[in-house]
Amino acid sequence: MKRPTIADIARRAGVSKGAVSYALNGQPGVSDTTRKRILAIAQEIGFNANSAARALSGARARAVGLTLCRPARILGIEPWFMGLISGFEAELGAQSYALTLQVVATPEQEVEVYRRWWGERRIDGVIVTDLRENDLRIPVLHQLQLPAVVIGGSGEESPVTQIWSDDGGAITEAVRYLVALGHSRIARVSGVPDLLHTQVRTKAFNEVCASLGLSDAITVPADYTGEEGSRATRRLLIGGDRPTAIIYDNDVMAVAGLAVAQEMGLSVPGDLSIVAWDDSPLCSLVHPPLTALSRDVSGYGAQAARELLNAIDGKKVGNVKAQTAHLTPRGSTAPPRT
Amino acid sequence: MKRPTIADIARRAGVSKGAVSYALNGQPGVSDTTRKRILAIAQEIGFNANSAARALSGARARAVGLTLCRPARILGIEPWFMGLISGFEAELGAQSYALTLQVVATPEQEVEVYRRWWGERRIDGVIVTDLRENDLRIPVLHQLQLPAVVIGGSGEESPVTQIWSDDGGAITEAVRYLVALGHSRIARVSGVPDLLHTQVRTKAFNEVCASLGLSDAITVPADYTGEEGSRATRRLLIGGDRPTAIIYDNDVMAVAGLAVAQEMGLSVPGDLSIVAWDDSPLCSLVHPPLTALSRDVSGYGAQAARELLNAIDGKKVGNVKAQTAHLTPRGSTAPPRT
DNA sequence: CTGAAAGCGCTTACAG
DNA sequence: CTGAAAGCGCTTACAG
Repeated sequence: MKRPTIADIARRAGVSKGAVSYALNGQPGVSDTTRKRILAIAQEIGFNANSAARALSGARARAVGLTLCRPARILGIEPWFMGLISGFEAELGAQSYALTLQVVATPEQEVEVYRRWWGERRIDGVIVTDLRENDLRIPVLHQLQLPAVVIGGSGEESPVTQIWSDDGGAITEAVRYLVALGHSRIARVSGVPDLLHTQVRTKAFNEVCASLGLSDAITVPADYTGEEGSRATRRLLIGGDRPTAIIYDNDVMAVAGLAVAQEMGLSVPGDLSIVAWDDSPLCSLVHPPLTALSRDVSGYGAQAARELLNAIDGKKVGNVKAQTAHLTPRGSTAPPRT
Repeated sequence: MKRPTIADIARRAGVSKGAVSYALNGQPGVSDTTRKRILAIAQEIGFNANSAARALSGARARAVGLTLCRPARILGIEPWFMGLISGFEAELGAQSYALTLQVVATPEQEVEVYRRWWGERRIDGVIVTDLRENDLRIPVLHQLQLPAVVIGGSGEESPVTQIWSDDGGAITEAVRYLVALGHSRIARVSGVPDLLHTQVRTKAFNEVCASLGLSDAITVPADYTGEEGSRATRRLLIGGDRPTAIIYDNDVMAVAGLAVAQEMGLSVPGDLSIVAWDDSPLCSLVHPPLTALSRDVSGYGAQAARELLNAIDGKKVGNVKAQTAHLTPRGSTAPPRT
């Protein structure tokens, strides 16, 4: 009933606890035959090293932390986080690292969680999302010397490793595609304006629209929720000179926008074309299925986890550029009906 | 730079480490004045007790485990898990318990994770979802003496504490409501047939339909994904005597079903009424918004976490009945067009 | 009320 | 290649 320790193995194998430790961890210091004997015994009695004892003797906690900073009502249907989590796991599981999760309400609270986790030595590093301008978390991470990887930066120089993707390039592709279809009044419903990648997208959107001579290009800020997506869409469609195409900064708002169009009796894509950022099964779930800017979210997560494990191992890691999102055309985009 | 320990506090306060421990943990054994002094110092230097050391000296790991057994593509848009997780956190965070997450592919793998976590003493208990008939996880949990709470049982006697809800009652309410609207051909697209709560729902659905004299009541099994939800819906709508109302076992399949109806040129609710199980923002996101069987998922999660913490504390806990889901009528249900 | 000490189960120099 | 021992940072009886 009592869970076995290395002392039990040592006794049964007739060796010291040190020898057992070396054998189990693949360290030199034991002969091949004793190693095999020890491993066989460990296997037989179902031994798992006490993680607290390992952590205490200077080894790692073998856990990384992730905080989720979203109101509960949006967390549930935002496919993004779960995709990311799947990706982390694929990488962490292989190295038997655990993932510790905490839901927080504000960035301040998030910083507190980092301090506590690190103080408790509960985790060896953290994955940080939703980077903002002058993000208050960055100096804290730096000061704590807490290994971290930031997702969603702009790729600029930073004291903390970033995984970033060329969102500007992706949105430029989307706009060019819509223009090629014949659209000239293109609007955008953005995510939270504070977020760095929102700013990158907004800048690129404005630039490409200006360069293509689209004077009506307008961005309405929202917050990724369906409610705000609906509100922003209504605002855009109510006007006299309404856009013939809208690009949304996430899939949830795009689905909400589609519902608003249907509710107003507009046909999609006849009267309105819709492009969603972040392709998830949600986009294929609705009718018509949504044209989306796709990327491999869980691959992105796996990459982040890999870099974090490197950072934890003390390897110097620089910023990493992930795959750029690419356009996946589906039924929600077409030439505008004239 | 070095993270402070109780020895640092003891030195600064001029007391023993034991005294510091008592003070920090609210144990008797120190005078009120020294306690206050010690707490002030701890506060000042930002002390957090090393979780490994605490765990090793017999205290708890102060973490609970949750495994997610779903393919990645569905995990992301199934609001259910995130709602549950939010609920856990509300309860766990208050007691500064951490939540450790692991994505698994099969129940066998899940059992391995439990064994490892428990062997490593990484967690103090687990929350188990998706209970099946003769579930292979139950005897293992029992054998390991691993504190656990199971979500989604049928409320029957069990060696492991269950949180369950009266799904039979809820589906009966939904069927009666549809019949009251004038429907007589009611179908159902169910979740995975192995799951215990699917069986409970199917049994209740069959019973209420029989008692109301609905001979056409049919259940098509699916797996909670949008793909299967679409497939099942097409199968139901293709026939000559197609149903005028469909009840879905989750919101994702219901949204997919709505898209299929639209794609086939059927009007919802005119030609087809739709009821979704599990009300999430997803149901309000589409047009028309979906009538749903609502329940407080995150409250459900909080309740589960509370029971688990009780079980960890050695308190004897019996099965707990959670709130029954109730019908929230929205635009997707109406009298059938004749 | 307080101090000194053992012990949790590992890892890792340090001698043989 | 192997053994004996110290130490990680706490908690908790056990004496005073």
